[in-house]
Amino acid sequence: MRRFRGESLHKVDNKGRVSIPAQFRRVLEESDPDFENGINPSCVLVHSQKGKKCLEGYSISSINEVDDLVSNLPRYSREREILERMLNAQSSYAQIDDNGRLVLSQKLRELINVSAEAVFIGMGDKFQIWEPNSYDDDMQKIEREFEAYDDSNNPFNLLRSSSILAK
Amino acid sequence: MRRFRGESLHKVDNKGRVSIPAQFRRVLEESDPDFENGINPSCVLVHSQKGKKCLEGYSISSINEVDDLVSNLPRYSREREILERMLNAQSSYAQIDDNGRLVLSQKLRELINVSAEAVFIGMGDKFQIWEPNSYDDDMQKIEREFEAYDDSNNPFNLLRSSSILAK
DNA sequence: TAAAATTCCATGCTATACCATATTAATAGA
DNA sequence: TCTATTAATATGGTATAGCATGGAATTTTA
Repeated sequence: MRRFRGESLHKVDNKGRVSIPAQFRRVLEESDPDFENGINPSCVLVHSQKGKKCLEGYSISSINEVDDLVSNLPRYSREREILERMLNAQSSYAQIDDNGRLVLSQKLRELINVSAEAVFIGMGDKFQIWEPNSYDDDMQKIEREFEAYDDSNNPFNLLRSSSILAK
Repeated sequence: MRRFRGESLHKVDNKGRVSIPAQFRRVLEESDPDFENGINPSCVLVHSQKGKKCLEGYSISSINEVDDLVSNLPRYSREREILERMLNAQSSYAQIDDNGRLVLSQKLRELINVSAEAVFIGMGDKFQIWEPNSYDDDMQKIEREFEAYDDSNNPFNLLRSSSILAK
């Protein structure tokens, strides 16, 4: 599976149109069955996380993965209702146009405080969209947090293959 | 399967007519076999839930799924009788008109306290219709509830694929 | 036959489809 | 290897179709 990688800056016009990095498009194309039928691929933008001023973009296959997990929870259970609200109510489809762009509605732009520019951040099976300065702040925050770890509890320790089996 | 996503606000006129968000219509069209024969798609509006001041709209395919679950319960069992009452007696078909609207009867509007406006909330394979202020209250309630979870029992934990196998 | 419900028509507005272009990246050929 | 040619991006502008909504006409029903 191809992954979303890297950072890239793009202009946002006054209609909210913004180009998706070409590499990200490759990932979206790969995971949207529509694309094989000559239809432009789509993604799902989630804006639930309050306090976090970014949008999260999911490819069709990765959002399906998440949704399937939710759908397997008992219908009408409280947990499922909460997750539907956080994930489905706070999200929208966005189809890529013929020029490789998507449209961020006024509402979405306000949520993440974006006007003329936005950065796209690769996050593996999803990506994020930030207002450039907000992203810098967030990145610094993460770097400081990372440096504060000592060797014994460094997050990279979790990456030893055995630690997965140990769960 | 396309899902109901996002929130959107619509006017309700004094005849109870209200536009369904265009994206929701796409979902309904996809799941109603009638649509292929040029007939406007329908949905099923359920208004049973006690205490919950909203309507729940199901696509034809998702209401079938729910009905099948009920049909699998033993005939004449008390539970089945109760569910038939909650889901079938307390519900109605609503066909979308040529302008993309449906009509909320006086009775339905009173049930959810709707007059001039209503919000449509995407919930995956169903959607909800709320009076705007009631929805805000409900959403706040859910957010507070969500924040009250600690890391160990956060609903998002249920989304790790392993957690399903563990059940 | 009056009231209610449904269908039909009209319109401002917005999202999106379409077209154009400058810039960069990829490719091929000498 | 350098350059000519092509292709693919990123971005802006404009036209158009579809959407949300209001009102009138027609049918239904009580």
